[in-house]
Amino acid sequence: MNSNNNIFVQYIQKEDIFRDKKTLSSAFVPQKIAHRDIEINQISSMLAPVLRGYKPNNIFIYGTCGTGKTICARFIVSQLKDAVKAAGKGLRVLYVNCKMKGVSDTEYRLFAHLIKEMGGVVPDTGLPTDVVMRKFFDMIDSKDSQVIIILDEIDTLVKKIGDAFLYNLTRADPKKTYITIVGVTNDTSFRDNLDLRVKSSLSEEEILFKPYNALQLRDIIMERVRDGFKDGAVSDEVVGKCAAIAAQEYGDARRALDLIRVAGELAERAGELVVTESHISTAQQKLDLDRVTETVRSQPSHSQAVLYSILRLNEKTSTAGGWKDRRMLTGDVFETYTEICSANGMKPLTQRRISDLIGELDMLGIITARVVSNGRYGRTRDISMAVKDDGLMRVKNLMVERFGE
DNA sequence: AGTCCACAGGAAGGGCAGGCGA
DNA sequence: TCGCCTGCCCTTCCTGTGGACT
Repeated sequence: MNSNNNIFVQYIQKEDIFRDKKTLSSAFVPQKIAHRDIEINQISSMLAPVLRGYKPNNIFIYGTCGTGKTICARFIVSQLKDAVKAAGKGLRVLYVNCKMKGVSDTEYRLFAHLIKEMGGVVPDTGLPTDVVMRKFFDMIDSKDSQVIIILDEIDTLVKKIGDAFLYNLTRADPKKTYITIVGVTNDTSFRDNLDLRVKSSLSEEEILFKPYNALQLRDIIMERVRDGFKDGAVSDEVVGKCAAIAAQEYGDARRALDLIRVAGELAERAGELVVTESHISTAQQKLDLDRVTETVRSQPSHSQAVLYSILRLNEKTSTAGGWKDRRMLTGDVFETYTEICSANGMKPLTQRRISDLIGELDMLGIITARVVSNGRYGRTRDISMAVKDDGLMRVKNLMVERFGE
C-alpha cells in the first residue's frame, strides 16, 4: 500500500500547536510553583525534622479546589525525598487520592491500596482488615525509616469510613518507622468534626491555601503556556480571558489549565495555529457538557432510570397540561421510575433506595433535590433538573438511547 | 395543642461474589 | 471443600420531621 494513502498521514504532516502538552495537565508538577512561596516554606519547615531522623507533626492543608494544595504537597515531598536520599537515608512517600472509587471506600481498601503502592500484593477482598493493616505495618518496618502518606481529599475518606483509621495510623507503633500524614482537604471544618481521641492523637499543624486572584492565575497560565504551546500560539489576551473565567470560579487554577488545554485542542482540530478567545468560550461549554454526560453515562442502570423519570416529569411540568408548574416530589419520581422499570423489564428497587439514589444525583449536581415540608401533606423532596439547555438535551438523548421514548 | 401526612434518613441485616487458610 | 472473612447493594423496619389542618 502506498504510504501516502494512509488515512493518518494528514495528521503527521499537520503542524502542531503544542510543544509539550503534558505540562498543561493539572496533575503535572512544575519545577517552580508560582505564588505559593510562603506556604511552601511553611510546609517545608514543618517537614524538615525528617532530615534529622525525627518524626515531624502531621500536616493538614486546607483550601478550595484548584488552589495548588495537592501540587504543592507533591512538590515539597518529592524535594524532601531527594534531600533525604542525598543524606543517605530512606524516605517513602505514599499518595492516596481518596476520591478514587475502589481506593478508599473502606478501611480495608485504603490499607490494600497503600500496600500496592509499596509494591505489595493483597486481594481486593477476602482478608480480615486487621490482617491487611498488620501487613502494611510489617512492610513499612522492613524497608525505609520514614514514611509520608499524602491523603488527598481526606474529608471524603473520613465521610465514607469514619476517622478511626487516622487513630490507627497515628497510634500505630511500628518498630523502626515513623508515619507522617499530610492530609489535603477543601473542607475547612474537617478538623472540627473529628472524634476527640483522634484529634488528640493527631498532633497536627494546619496550613490554609487562599484562592488565586486573576493576576496570579494569569502568571500560572502564562508559565504553563510557555512550556506547553509553541511560540505565538496563545496571546496575552487569551491568557487573560482564561484567568478571568477561572477567577470567577473561586480562583480555580485547575479549571484555568483545563480551559487553555481544551481550547488548544479545539484550535488544533480546526487546523488553526493560534488559540483565540472563541476557542476559550467553546472550551468552557465543552468542559461543562463533557462533565455532565460522562457522569450520567457512568451511573448504574437504576440511577439512570431515576434520572430519566425526573427528565420525563420535568418535561410535563414545563409544558401545558395537568402537570403545568406542579412541583416534582419523591413519590412522583418513584411512580414514573416504576413504570420505566416495568417497560424495560427491570425489577424496581424500593422507595427507600430510590430516595438514596435521588440524593446521589443531587450530590453529583445533575438534579436539585431540596427537602421541603408541605404541612399535613407531608415532608418530601422538591426535585428539579440542575442541568439546563444543551446539557439537558444531551442527557435526554442519552436516556432515550438507553430506555427508548 | 394535637393530629396527620409523606416522606427523610438511620440502623440492622440479608444475599451475593470472591479470597484465604485449614 | 468448608467456614470465615471481606465489600457491595439492597431491603426492612423504625423514628424523626415540620408545617398545614382540625
